[in-house]
Amino acid sequence: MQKKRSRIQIINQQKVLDAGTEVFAKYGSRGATIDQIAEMAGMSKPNLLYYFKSKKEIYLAVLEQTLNKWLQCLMEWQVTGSPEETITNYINKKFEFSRDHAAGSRVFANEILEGAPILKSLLGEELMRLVGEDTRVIKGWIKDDLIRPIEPIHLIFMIWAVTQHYADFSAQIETLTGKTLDDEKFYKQAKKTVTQIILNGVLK
Amino acid sequence: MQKKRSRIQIINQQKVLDAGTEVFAKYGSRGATIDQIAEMAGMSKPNLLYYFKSKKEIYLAVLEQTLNKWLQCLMEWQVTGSPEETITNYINKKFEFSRDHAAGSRVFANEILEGAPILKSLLGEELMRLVGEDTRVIKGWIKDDLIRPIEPIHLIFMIWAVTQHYADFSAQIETLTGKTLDDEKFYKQAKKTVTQIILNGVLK
Amino acid sequence: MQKKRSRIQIINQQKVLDAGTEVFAKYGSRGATIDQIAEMAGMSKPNLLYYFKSKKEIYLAVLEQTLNKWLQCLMEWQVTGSPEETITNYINKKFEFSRDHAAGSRVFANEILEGAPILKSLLGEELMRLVGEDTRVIKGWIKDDLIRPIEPIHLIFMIWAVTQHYADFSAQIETLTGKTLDDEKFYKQAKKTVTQIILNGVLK
Amino acid sequence: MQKKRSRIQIINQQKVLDAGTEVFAKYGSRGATIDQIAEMAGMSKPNLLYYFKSKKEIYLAVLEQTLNKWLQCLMEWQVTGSPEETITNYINKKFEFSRDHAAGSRVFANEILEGAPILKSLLGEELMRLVGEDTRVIKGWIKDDLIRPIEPIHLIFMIWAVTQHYADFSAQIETLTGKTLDDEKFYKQAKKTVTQIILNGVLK
DNA sequence: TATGAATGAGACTTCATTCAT
DNA sequence: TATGAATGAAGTCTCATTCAT
Repeated sequence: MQKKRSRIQIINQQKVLDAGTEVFAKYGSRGATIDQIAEMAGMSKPNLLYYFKSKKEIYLAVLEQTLNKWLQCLMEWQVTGSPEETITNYINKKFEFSRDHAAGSRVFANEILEGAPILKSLLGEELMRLVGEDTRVIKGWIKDDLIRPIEPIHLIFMIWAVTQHYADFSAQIETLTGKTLDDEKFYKQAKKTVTQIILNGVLK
Repeated sequence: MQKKRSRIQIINQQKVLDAGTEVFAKYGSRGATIDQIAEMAGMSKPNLLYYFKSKKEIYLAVLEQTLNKWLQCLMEWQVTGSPEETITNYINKKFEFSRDHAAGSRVFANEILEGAPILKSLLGEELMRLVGEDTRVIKGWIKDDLIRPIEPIHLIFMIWAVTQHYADFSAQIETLTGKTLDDEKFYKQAKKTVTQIILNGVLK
Repeated sequence: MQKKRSRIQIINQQKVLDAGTEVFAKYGSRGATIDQIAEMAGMSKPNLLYYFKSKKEIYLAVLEQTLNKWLQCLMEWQVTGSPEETITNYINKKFEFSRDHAAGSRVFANEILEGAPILKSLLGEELMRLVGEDTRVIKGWIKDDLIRPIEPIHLIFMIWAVTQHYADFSAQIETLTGKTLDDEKFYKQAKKTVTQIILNGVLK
Repeated sequence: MQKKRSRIQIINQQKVLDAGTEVFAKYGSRGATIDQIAEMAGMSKPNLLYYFKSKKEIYLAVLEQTLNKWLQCLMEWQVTGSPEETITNYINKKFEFSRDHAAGSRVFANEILEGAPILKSLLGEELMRLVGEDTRVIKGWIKDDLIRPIEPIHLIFMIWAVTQHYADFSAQIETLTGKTLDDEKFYKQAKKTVTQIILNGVLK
């Protein structure tokens, strides 16, 4: 039985989720405090806890929301044509996610650094399935002699690693370059360079 | 006047640093607790605080120790010859660091996720200098027509991202593959694939 | 923007200040514990810390409140007429303060015994100004041949010393006489004797 | 059975007592820490605890030592002749004690502020006897019409209060005058003024 | 006699959570 | 729905004291 949610409820829950995402992104599920989230959400602590019963519940909701966005991102991707097209498209999608959901990406990073206790169960199976599919596609390309014979899983990790890096390590990137993915020119340059190297790296 | 450190002091301080590295790697500077570190170090909390006056002090010492190892890693790298040789060597070194200092790498990751408040001041200048040098070398290669014309900084980020990924996201990698870099065969395979793709990606 | 203080807030903060005054009076800023203050204030420790963020903050507030009362005491005093009248009035005021704010007086005593680290900055200038004025008045009296030629500053110290003594050393006084300033007869007797001796001591 | 004390033992115990006096003078029996005492005594904490089994024991020894000096001070005083002579002598002795044992005086002050739990039992009887004697002497003077009819106990308190004030509140006095009793000229001036006022205050 | 090492008790403070309104 | 007030649990850190050498 789905509880009916009033308009204000939806708005405030989203406020909490957004604030929670920012704070969990910085300090992880343990380091984050409800106070910080409440302040960032612009509401009192007890009021926040009126919408989410506990810190854990907020965390789960944040993880879930980010997860949904992430899965949506992956699902928008399709094996549409040539490896070149497909890989380019895949990198594009991942870069977009890093730019549009940088904080969410960092929440994931923190969760994984903590050993992924929640994520493991939330998306273990699902992710293995997705990765399995990707692996099969890449293996097909190799068999068809469309790309070099590389170990598919590491190509996937490479793409994940690089694209997430721009979100997760943006503090470091900003220190070194003064830019983040919010800078359109920098964004395009990063995407272009990465795509270029990977395509040249795998295409025959 | 440097205080003399007895044998047991050195041993226990190292015990604390090792335990601290593990715990900070998982939970970050805020999420980690002295209790956890003490337990992992096999000593009582007050005894631990006999060696390091505060949690912050442990954290700083951990960061510094990891930093030194990391800088040592980077400094062992030399522009020895061809781009191929040099890049291969660089990737090798970084992979080695990820395998041998996975926890340290994760401490860094956490620190950067928190906005790198300490690291920024600890290695801001130093890192910019190092990256500046690397950038210049790569630009030289491009000018000499030895590699494709790519934006150097993103190549550097790529290599960092990928190699660190194996350390920082090992929980995820383990879930998906059942392996970590401790598995010699997996380690070699990862290194080989990554090196291959990047070399082919940049060499003419 | 001054935060509005609700009725209960004012009451509870005053409860804490009163309890704090008692405890700091006995044990000083270091020896006093939040537990004692909380218990005496009849509230839980975290609740107390809801009103004052730290022990230091309580201490500062106690000092400040006592200071204000003390300054008010000094300011109610006026050079109204003859030395006799004026000195009598001054001693009266000080005795009143010792009786009505014995604990506060002891907080001051403790603070000064600790070296007055806070008080010095809180009232350094102010007190010097006040003492300067008093000194000038006394010197005027001497010049006008109204009182004996004594060193004014020591007369001031004498009055302070004696009047505060009844508050600060009341434990000793009680042991020896079985009385405190709360005993009206004893109070009057003390005030009368002290006034008598000092007046006869300085008047021509 | 008195334990034999070696030369070094005597020296070190005195070091601890001296350091303890300084520290207890500032922070009272509760606020003082063994660390502070040990550092000021120039020895390690365990070594200090080799000479005194506990903090309480140090405190008791400090109190006792100061007490002995104080009693000695009082006993050197004799009713030698006229009230003038006797009172002058008494004030002299007390001023001397304040100058030579300022820290000890402050230890007493702290102890009394804490309610004198130890002192009460250590010198309750003794002090009452002494004060009783003094009172009788003064009453004799009054009966013999040598001094004005004042309440003796308050004269005694006055002298105690004033002389101790210079030791106990020296921090305040130093702020206001820039001097302490260590300044010979200031010392004499204070003693002279106080003596003058009190003598004129009580003599016929 | 001296000290580095260790620890239990306790003090300060934070934080998730609940209560009352 | 909102919030000021309250609290138990937990975390950081200090301190008196003991142990081992």
